[in-house]
Amino acid sequence: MTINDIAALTGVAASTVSRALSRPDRVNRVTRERIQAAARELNYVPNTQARALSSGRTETVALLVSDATNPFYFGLIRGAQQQLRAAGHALLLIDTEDSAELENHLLHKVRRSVDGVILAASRLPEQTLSVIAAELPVVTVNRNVPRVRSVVIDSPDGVMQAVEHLVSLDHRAIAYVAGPPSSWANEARWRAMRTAMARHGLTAARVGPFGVSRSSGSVAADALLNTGATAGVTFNDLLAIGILRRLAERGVDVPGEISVVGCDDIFGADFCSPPLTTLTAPIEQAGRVAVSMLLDHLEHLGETASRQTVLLPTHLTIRQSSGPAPRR
Amino acid sequence: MTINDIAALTGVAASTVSRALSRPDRVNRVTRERIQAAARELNYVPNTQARALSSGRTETVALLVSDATNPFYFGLIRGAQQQLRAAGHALLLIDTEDSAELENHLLHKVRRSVDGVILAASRLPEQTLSVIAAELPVVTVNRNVPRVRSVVIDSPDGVMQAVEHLVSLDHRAIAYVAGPPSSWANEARWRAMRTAMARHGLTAARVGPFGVSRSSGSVAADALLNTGATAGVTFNDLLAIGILRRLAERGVDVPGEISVVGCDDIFGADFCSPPLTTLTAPIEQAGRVAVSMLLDHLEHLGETASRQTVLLPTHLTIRQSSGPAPRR
DNA sequence: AACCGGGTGGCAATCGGTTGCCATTAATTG
DNA sequence: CAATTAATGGCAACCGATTGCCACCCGGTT
Repeated sequence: MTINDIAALTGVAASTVSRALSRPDRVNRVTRERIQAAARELNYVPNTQARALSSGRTETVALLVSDATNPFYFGLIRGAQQQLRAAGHALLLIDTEDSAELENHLLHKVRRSVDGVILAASRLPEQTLSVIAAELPVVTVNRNVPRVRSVVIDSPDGVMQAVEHLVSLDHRAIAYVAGPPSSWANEARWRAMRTAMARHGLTAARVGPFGVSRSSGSVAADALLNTGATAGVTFNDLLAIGILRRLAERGVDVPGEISVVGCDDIFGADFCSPPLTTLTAPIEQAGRVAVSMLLDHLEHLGETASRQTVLLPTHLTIRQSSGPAPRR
Repeated sequence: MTINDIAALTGVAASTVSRALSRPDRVNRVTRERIQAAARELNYVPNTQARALSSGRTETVALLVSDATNPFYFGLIRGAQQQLRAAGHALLLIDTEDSAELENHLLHKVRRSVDGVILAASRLPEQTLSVIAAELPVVTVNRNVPRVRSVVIDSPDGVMQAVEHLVSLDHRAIAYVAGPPSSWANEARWRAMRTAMARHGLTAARVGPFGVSRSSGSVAADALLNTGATAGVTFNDLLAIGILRRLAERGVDVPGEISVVGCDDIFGADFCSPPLTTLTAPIEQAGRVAVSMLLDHLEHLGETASRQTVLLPTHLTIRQSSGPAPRR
């Protein structure tokens, strides 16, 4: 079922069919309706590749995540997917396996097959990212690079809330459990933490970096205990959940002996044991907003962008993994 | 950077470049190497759309899931993604939002843009599915339809293991907490449950259907208690986790007063409270196998399939949500 | 009557590859 | 040495749309 079949059937040229379908005002009403009726009847679906080839638009957006198993991305994927569907676009999901080279490689590979890309937690150096953004519409998530539009979840602000929370519970020795060094968010959180601590005349300890998986949680837990801190703020929930598990294994009471605060509020944070105090991030919304920004950008390619960066607020959700500092 | 640029640069025809790159044995070694070198140097990436248009192959596979938020699918997506990457193919992720019409519609829409599709938990009637499978390479997951190849996770067998487990702990009144009626797996599990129970001269109760979300767990928990059963086997872990939560809320001791067994062993099943006894399903493997079958099928399109269905074994993972039946 | 301009629709080039067919050349064989 | 065959590379048609350009028709002006 091609545009030619419809053309033959309705006795017009293929070009007219094309116009009737994609630029309805360019063709006479009766002709148009006849064509549209035929198209509907034959259940015509335009060939995406052919259209892409001539028009350059693929109606597809790639979402690059560093690791598809990380529950953080679940929400992001979901949000992006929703918004894309609403706009009639397709979602190409790409897992960069946490490697900058692979990310770069795959990006090059799909460059021509998508209208734009959303980079969630890109591991690419700022330089490379700028170059790519110049030749392909890009929106980053949780990564801020000059001249690249982005949606960032304001976890630094959340980290401050977390510090206030812990300090108010008389914690004085608080450690940051760091994630991957290549993560922009990781550094942002650490900076926020130091700033917040400094306000109270305190100094944050730091352990890590650790991988973001539950298994790294064991190592992280032990390292955290070694700092002598009475509370730990972790890079993300996955790590926090791993830590909780290890602490339980070692018989360390949470929050009796040590408090743990996570980040992101992923699936599971509310039903692990004890339920995790964490920074609730509007992840799904981030996915939706990222897509909106990208599509918006695509529609007004020439124009200067209205907003380059959207900052989404977070808030601390207090559950049972944080409590008063132990009395020594 | 097109094939023509390379042709011009190396002084051969475009067709030769094309061959040098995709059918290396059709061109002389020295010519080929010259072309390949030029391609590498210019960082040439073939245009997917153009290639698809003429060859019909898109090197893209669609994965349809009924709900991208369901953690069950994340393993599947991950597995599929891995295997596809290895084969140099791309993954188009499609969320059918649990609607058969939408599933059918989207399927038609992408039909021409992909080499094949993997249907995870299809809601389509058997009839429709057959039709689609006839015009497009299809592999289903957890769904068995004649003449459509599939990978199914043998949870029925697992359910039997679960029943044995519970019966050995002196449970006599066991209920099945059902999922969506449109789910093939749901019915398969229920049948297995009845059979297994019958072997011991027992009859299984059944409650439901319930939606597969944690919130449906509350309703399900109450319904489960009403049956007077001392143990419940649930359609999936999401539901089970919701039930555990509700039971905790109501002060019902698990497994003291009632045992709960889930299905799938999704992310979170091991750290909820109490950790969930569940049927561990090789989800990621299912994703990989589904892709392998599909790609294999694509390579030997004309030939008759070797295996139409792959059955993956499951096993019961006993954690703390199941225990001896309460003495009455 | 000659002219003008907007509304329609066709022609043909184009996007970037793929592939069947054929011509040329080189190698093998009787 | 002639003849058959295999290897190699070019030509051109095609895949299915999109789009710039032009021709035509028609009503309205002057």
